[in-house]
Amino acid sequence: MVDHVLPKQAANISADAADDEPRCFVAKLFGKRARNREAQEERILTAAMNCFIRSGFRGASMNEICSEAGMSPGALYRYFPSKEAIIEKIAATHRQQSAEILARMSQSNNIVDAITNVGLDHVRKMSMNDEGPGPRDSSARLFVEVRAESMRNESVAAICELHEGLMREELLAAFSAAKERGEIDPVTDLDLAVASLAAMGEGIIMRNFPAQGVPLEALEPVFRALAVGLLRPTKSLANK
Amino acid sequence: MVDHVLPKQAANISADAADDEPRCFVAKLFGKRARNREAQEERILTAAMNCFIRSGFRGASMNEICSEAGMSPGALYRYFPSKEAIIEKIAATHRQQSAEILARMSQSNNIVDAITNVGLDHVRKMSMNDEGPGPRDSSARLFVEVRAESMRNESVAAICELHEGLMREELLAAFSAAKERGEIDPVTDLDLAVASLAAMGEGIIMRNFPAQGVPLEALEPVFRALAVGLLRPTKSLANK
DNA sequence: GAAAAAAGAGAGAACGTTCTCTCTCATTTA
DNA sequence: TAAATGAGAGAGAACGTTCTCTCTTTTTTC
Repeated sequence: MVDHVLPKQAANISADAADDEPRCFVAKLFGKRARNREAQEERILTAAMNCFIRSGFRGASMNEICSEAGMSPGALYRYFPSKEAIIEKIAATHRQQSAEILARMSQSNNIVDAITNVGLDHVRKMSMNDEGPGPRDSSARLFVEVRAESMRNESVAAICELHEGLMREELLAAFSAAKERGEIDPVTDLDLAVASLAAMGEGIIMRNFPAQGVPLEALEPVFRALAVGLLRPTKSLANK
Repeated sequence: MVDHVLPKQAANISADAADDEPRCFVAKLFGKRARNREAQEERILTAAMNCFIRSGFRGASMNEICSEAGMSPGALYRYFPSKEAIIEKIAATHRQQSAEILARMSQSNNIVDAITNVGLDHVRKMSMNDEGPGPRDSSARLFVEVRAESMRNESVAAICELHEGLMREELLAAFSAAKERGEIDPVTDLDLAVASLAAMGEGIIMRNFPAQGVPLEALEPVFRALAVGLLRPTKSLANK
């Protein structure tokens, strides 16, 4: 009884190949093939993102994505099992980027600065694409799309809830710490403050002010005002 | 004796209406026919709205809408020339309802109350459907859908811009009046205040807090804080 | 190391389904 | 009876996905 079928491509560790890359120690996971696969997946995701921003999740067809990626359907489907899978991946990446920005809450000295800086960071990030700022293909559009999709697509909803739960925790921790430091009005309902701050911040982000000619600096006092209004910080922080 | 084949046009409203109008004066425009047409259009729009909330503009098919309306495609297309026309009509109605709420800004005595009341009205309206409050089929979902659609559909974008222009005007007028009455900090940038207040308000509305267990009254101080933070009103108004 | 075999990657036609919308014809209304 | 109304089949296009086939790269065998 030998597994004559299974162990097919045992790792060839020693010398062979001799292509462009210095060939490797651990064969399979980090080989040329694996790297190529990652690059292709990235190519598809970038193309899909552009299409989704342009036409929406439902509006963009697989053919559109294939064209944008310069790839045939047969090739594309080798990397993703379905359109749904691409949507989920893109939604997850997008929401995770937001969560990462939120995770920088603790870098500021006080709670008002923290909210202001994170808010501005968020708007900045969302109004840019990889090449630079731009109105047409900003990530804020994708945000609205993800929100809409999460309202009727259960797996996208779960993805959103996951990351947004993290964000709420992050905010709540920062608020609690500030409260204990005596920075904010002790009667403030922190849970409500977290929820409404997040909601209002999303509203600002979705509007994509930088793409409409409102410079980022102009939003600084807006976030500050929002923080001050919601948390009623002690005088020293409330100075504009 | 049963008409075994046709429960067909029983749903026609003139069947139970039992004929009230003296038919002759201004026959065509206000006659039974015209009223029936309006009723049918309404029936279609209601059905379409439910479908769009459930499945999104693109996700809902015309067959789905026909089923929901209890109507054949042939019948439905007698009242609307295309799916696009239905989408536009629903988007327009939805945005107009928002504009109507905003038009009540001048009913409050001071600017902070005005913002608070209008904000609460808006959330209340958006978290309800015609039959009552409900999380599943709330109009807030439709709002997100309209926003997403307006980003890639030019005519929906124009519809949104029309009503939102009115809303901004309404807000700006209220802010200006308050500024002249000396209610708010004279250095406040009113245009920016209008835009950011609208954006943040939308954020709150989209989250549909009442549907998630946050009572409407809890949002009252949130809107108040937002108004106070943004406009820095004179002391007498800023009291919580 | 060369030859043989297997696996991977991709192109593009084609599949079955679903889409929006139209056409025909029957029924109801005035 | 003429006009309005509606049901429902279905046309034609577009959809997401799969299939078949070719070409290249990697692994195994001798």
